[in-house]
Amino acid sequence: MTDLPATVTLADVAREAGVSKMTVSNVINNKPGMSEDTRQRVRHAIDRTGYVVNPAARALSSKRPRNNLIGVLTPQLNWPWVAELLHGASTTAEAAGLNLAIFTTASNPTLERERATLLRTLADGVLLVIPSAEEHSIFGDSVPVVTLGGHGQHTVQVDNYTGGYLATKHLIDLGHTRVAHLAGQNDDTPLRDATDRQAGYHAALLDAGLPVPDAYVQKGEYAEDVAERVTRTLLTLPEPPTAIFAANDLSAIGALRAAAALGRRVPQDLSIVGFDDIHAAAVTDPPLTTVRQPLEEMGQAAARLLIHLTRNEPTDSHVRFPATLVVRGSTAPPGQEAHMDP
Amino acid sequence: MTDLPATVTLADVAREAGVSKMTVSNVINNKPGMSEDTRQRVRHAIDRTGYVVNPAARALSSKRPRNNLIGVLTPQLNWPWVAELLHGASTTAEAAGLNLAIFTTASNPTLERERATLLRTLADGVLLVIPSAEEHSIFGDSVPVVTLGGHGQHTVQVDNYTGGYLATKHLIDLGHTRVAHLAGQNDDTPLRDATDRQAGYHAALLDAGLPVPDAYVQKGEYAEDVAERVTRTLLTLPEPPTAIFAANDLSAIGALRAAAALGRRVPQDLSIVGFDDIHAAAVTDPPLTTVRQPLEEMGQAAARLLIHLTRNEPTDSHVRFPATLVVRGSTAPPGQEAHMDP
DNA sequence: TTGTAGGCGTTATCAC
DNA sequence: GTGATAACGCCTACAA
Repeated sequence: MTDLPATVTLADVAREAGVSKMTVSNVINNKPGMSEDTRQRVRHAIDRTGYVVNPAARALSSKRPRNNLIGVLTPQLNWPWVAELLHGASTTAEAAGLNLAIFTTASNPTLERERATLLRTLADGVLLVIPSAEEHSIFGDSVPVVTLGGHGQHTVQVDNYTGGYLATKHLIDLGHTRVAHLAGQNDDTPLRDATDRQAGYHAALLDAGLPVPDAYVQKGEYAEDVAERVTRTLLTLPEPPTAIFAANDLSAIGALRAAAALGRRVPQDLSIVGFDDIHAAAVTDPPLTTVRQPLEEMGQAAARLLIHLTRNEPTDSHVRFPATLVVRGSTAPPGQEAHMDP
Repeated sequence: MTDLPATVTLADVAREAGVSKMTVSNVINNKPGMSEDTRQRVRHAIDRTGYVVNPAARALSSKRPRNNLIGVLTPQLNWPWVAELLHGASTTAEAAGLNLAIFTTASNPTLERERATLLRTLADGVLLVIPSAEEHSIFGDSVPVVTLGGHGQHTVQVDNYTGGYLATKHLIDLGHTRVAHLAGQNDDTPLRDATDRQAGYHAALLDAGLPVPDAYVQKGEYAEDVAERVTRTLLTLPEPPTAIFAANDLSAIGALRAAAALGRRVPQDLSIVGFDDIHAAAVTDPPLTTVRQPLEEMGQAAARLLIHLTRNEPTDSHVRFPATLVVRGSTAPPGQEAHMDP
C-alpha cells in the first residue's frame, strides 16, 4: 500500500527484471512466445515496482489500443431511464474487466469534438445513448459503436411500436374512447423511439375504429414539466380525454401532477399509462400502469455486444427486446375504480 | 460538416498555414508573443483542416495538461442521489467549457488503478463521490481533488448532523416516543455521512429524554431492499416503533413498502422521514417527508471549486450546505391523520 | 525467445 | 516572433 506518485515506466520495470522494454510490454499484453521463467520474472518486477500502463501513451503508439475502456455518450444523467440502462451496462462491462467512461453530450461543438477524439483514440468501443445524427458520424469506423435507443449499425432497442400499441389497446379494452397521447417528440430531433411509440398508439386506435383528434396528440417532450403543462391543456378541452398514453414515465408523472392539480382523480376520472417502467413508476400515487422496458438487461446486452465487437467476435447486429404491459393502479374503466391485480 | 475520419495533426495545420508546429501549438494554447497576423493565419488553417487536439498526445508530453477534462469517480450511477449531484456538476462544468468523464468505482483493483492513471494523466481535476479511503490516496497531489459526500482536503457536503437532528426532532415534536433509525452504515466502509446522520438522531432523542433501544437502530445500508427487510423486523417487534427516520430516501421508500406489505398505514400507523429529497420523494404514496439536500447546487459547487483549483485561483476548502426539513405526507402524530401543508 | 530502431502527436527548451 | 530538437511512454516491425 505504498503510494509513489512518481511514475513507473516500462523502462523501470525492464531494468528491475533485467530484460528489455519490449519483453515487459509483451508480458503485459499477454503475447505468446517467451519462456515461462522470463514471464514470471517480469511479473514480479511489475508487482514490486507497482507499474501501471499509461493509457495515453498506449493510445498514441498503437492505432487500436486495448485500454479496457468503453466510452459512453449520453444526454442527461439524471434521466432515470438512462441511469438504469447504464447501470446494467456498467455491471456487465466491469465483470468483463472493462471500465466505463461516461460523457454527457456537450452542447459546445468544440468540446464535443475533443471528447470524440479522446474516445476514438482511447476507447476500445463506444456506446451511444439516444445519439443525434452527428454523434454517429463522428466515429466512422475508427472504433466499434453500439447504439442504445436509436438507429445505427449495431443497436439495442425495445419494441417501441408494440409497446405503444399495447398501452393504447389496454386503455381501449377498458372502455376508453377518448385517448390522448403525450408524444416524446420535440421539434429539434425527431427521435425514432418516440415516433414508433406514437405509431403504435395510432394503429391501436385505428384498429378499434376510434378517431384521433389532432388536439389529442401533444408534445410532452419526454419531460415532466412539459407534460404537466400540456396535460392541463388537454384536461380543459371542451371534450377532454378520459385516458392518456404518455410516451415515457416521466411525462406520465407530469400528467399525474396535472390531474392532481386540477382535482381529477386517477384512475377514476382519468387513466394514465406510462412507458419505461423506471424504478419510480412503482411508488407513485397511484402506482403507474406502464409499458416495461427491461432497462438493465438492455444495458447489459449493449455492453455484451460491444465487448464482442471489440474482440472481433461474431455477434448480432440488432437486439430487440419485447415490451410488456405492467398494469398497476393508474388505469381503470372510465368513471370507475381501479381494478388491480395484486 | 465534412467528416474526415483521418486524423489531422499539428503538422498538417502547420503546413497549411506555412508555419512551424510550435507556432500552431502556441496559438492553440493562447500563448502570448506572436504577431496578430500569424495568429489569424493559423486560426484559419485550423478551421479549414478541422484540426482537434489529441488529448492523449498532450497528456504524454506535458506534466500538467489542460484537457478541459474533469474526471469523476462514483459508485452506482442509478442511485438518484448521485445522478442529481452529477447533473448539477455537469451543468456547471459544461458552462465553463469542461467535459465530465464519469467512471463508476471498479471492484477490480487493476481496473481501479488503470482508471486512476488515466485520470491522473488526462484530467485537469478529479471529483470523488463518496470515496473510499484508498481512492483518495491514489491521486496524491498529482491533480486537484474535490470530494463530494466524504472527507478530504476540499469537500462539499450537507450538514448531515443537523439533518439527522431535524428529522428526529420533527418526529418527537409530533408526539412520537418510539423512534427507530435505518442507518446508512454497512460493515465494510463506515461512511462519515451515515455516522453524522445517526449522531443527529441520537442527540435529538437524548435532548428529549427519550431512550434508544438497541433494537431500534438497524442497518438499512442506504438500500431499498435491505431497508424493506429490516423494517419488517422492526414492525414485528413486541414493542414496534411508531416512527422511523431513514438515513436516505431510498431506504425510506423501502420502509414504505414494508409498511404497505404488513398492512400498516402511513402516516396513521407509522411515520417515516427520509433524507436527500431525491426527485422521487415527491411522488411516492404518500409523498415523503424528508431532509432536503440541495443536490444540484452541491454538484455545481463542487464543479466550481474544482474549476478554481485547476486555475490555481483561491477558493474555500470546504463548502457546507444546510439541511432543511421538507414536510410532506408521510409523517403525523401517532395514531392520527396526516397534517399536510399544501 | 529476446532485443533494437523508429514513430505516434504534442509540448518544453532553447536557439535564431 | 518563430522554429528546430528532444523528450513523454508505449507499441509495431524487424533483426538477432
